[in-house]
Amino acid sequence: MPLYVYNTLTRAKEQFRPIRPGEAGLYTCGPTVYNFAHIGNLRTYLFEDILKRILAYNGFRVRHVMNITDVGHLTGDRDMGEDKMEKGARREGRSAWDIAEFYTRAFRQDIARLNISEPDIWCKATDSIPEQIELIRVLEEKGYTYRTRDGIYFDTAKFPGYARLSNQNLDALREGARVERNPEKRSATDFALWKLSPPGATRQMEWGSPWGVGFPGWHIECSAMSMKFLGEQLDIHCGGVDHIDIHHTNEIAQSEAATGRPFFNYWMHGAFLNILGGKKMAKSEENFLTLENAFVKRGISPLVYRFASFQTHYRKPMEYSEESIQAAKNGLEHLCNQVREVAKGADASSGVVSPEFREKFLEAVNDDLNMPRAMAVIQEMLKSGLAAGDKHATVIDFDRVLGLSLVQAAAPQQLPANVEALVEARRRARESKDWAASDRLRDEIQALGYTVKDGRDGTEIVKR
RNA sequence: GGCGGCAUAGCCAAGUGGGAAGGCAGUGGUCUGCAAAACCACUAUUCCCCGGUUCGAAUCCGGGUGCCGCCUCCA
Repeated sequence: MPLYVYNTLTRAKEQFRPIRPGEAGLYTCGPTVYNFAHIGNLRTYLFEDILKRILAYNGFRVRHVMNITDVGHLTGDRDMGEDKMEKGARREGRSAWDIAEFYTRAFRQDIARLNISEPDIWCKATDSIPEQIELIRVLEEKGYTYRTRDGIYFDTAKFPGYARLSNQNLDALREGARVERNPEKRSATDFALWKLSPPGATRQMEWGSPWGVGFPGWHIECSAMSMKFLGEQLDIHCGGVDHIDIHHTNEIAQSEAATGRPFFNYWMHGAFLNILGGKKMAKSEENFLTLENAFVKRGISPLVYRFASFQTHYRKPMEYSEESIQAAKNGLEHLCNQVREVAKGADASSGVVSPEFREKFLEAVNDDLNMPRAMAVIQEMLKSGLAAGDKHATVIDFDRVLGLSLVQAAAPQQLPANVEALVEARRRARESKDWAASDRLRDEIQALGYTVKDGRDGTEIVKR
């Protein structure tokens, strides 16, 4: 069954056809490591992880590259020489390099907690400075650049079809620009390829170049590194919707101008997470929630957030609220319980994946990653007349896409000695019909994070 | 001002011409000493509003209203 994805470039769902049959080159814009990722940022990485898993589920061999932006990223055109990394360093009294290292580690911990699989290649912008310089040099040679006092700029007027991805009307855009223009820029859409260090000042991060000491503009790193690590295999490029108009538009312009060939074939963008009356989550707003403070610290599994993200299609804004997280928490717990139930059957290990439901599941996920529909298929399957063992095998197969560690959820657990003792004491209390003691012991066991289930076949204890 | 997106039950949310998925919450039942969990059943005559096309519209067309994003660093 073919895989269809929505391509921002054509504004339509298209069948995914990779450059090399059976393989898929994937480049996803990574974090700027000057602060913790918030859960809105993480929604995009969850979407990309699902895409990657679906590609693999369809049999494609995926090569995934993610960059770490550890330099540049100017806070504004007039903020000469000031960028997020150096600003973060000043804020925390550490070197820019330490900041990058620290937040890179924090980011990797976040995605690990969300069961987001690591890219095959992590690449730091600062590890590919020569390639970025080379790309700028080529652009200069071909006449796409010009120099101002503060750097080397890309002349967007020289690149026909500049607005192809964003579909913007450039004339109108110019009129409506809210920000004071850099007077040396020929056009509002022109962007820096190389920024020169301010005269007399020494930055923590700066490099020599044919144009003087400085640092790369933000956009050039993704162009340079995607080509460096993906080679010819420029299949899919992902990011958040906010990158359509500027970052990705600029990547396409500079890359295609330099090579004279099409850059990526498919561009996919994840929608925002909204919070507090439908507003997007942003580092500058009051609504900055991290995985740590919204989940881990409150004893809620980060996988609850992963599960929650499946309830909304990736191209639609997702509502975040306490209620939605509670719903996801209950929903995930229920799913784990369901999986545990079907794993119980004697034929659990000999079950086979249901071709019928696999087909339905594939149909959902291959329709532009329709996870809400895929989740409905799972419920339909679990409630069908399939044998328990087959249900188990099928849901575990689906978990290759879901990434909810359902095998572990269903695995039998060894109870700690203290819990075991309480269970035994309760068993004796129940034998002598001492319900008060039984109930008290049940409360104690549950307080330790276990669910107590009394059924026809005795008592069962399950970790929550 | 330009460009783009969204509006479906108490909440979250699929569905883009002919049966209103699914989850959470809720209600009833089975099980249980009682619960919980699990399981079964029920829960939108109707899809923001108005008009049109059609035998038939949540879905197409026109108009309106509301919300959001990007155009400034941003997932």
